[in-house]
Amino acid sequence: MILLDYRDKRPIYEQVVEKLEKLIMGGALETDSRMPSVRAMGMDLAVNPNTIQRAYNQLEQEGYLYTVSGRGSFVAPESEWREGKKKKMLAEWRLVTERAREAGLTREQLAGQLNQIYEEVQQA
Amino acid sequence: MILLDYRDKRPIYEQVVEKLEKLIMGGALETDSRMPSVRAMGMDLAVNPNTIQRAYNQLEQEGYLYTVSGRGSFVAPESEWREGKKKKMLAEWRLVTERAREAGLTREQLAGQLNQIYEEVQQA
DNA sequence: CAAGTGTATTAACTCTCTTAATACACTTAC
DNA sequence: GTAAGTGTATTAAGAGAGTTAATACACTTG
Repeated sequence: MILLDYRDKRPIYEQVVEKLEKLIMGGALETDSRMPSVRAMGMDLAVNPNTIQRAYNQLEQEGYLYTVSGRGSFVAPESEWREGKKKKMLAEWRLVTERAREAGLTREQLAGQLNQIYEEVQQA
Repeated sequence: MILLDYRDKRPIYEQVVEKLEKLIMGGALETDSRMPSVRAMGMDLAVNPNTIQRAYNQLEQEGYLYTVSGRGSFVAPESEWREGKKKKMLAEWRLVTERAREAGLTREQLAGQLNQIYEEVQQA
């Protein structure tokens, strides 16, 4: 299902999380379909099942998966993570923006940047 | 000149940096006045001079101090760090804003938050 | 040249994080 | 009900990055 990059210095569980996030966000995994068991994927990647569990736990916290003990982990519907992601992102954005204000950046400066960042996309 | 908090779990050099930043930003240290030598402050805080040097180096990178080898470290004028701080902050803000856009937050949403954050200050 | 200053290099230490080993608990199929 | 599958919890080992200290070097000034 996924492939590890051994040149990548990040921890294994983090790579697993990232790759599965992308698969789920890209719609490659059907909602409510069962994920490989922690043991199966552990075997597949030659890694301890706990490492996979850690990845699954994080994905569950972020709303990408849901788990039923004894049965398995399943792909959550998009509604579960889309909003959570926005909310988390907005909170972070607010903190940085407050710090930007404290550093002396004006509302006009930031508003200008904001327009610029969103216009770049429309052009592309 | 400063006092360490042993309950603070952060590294010593980071505490020193933070406290000196506040002193300089608050105008408590006169521009171009000499800072205590790394040895003197090391003695004062019962810490290795290298630890103080590390703090001074970071403060120098941020523009709060300037150093003359063999003579000492001195308080930099406000013009040295004020702009650098803004520039750094703006770069960080742009990154977070781009990620916010990717997460699905609209320009209108962020613009609204922006106004809110800046209005809170005017009221106070 | 002596006593002060910052600087560079190296090593020890600590501490957090990651991963694995292992045992436990639940669900399902037969 | 038992076996084979599933996730879960606990503990420990291992690795690695980061912090601090020891020490020697280089520059400035009187």
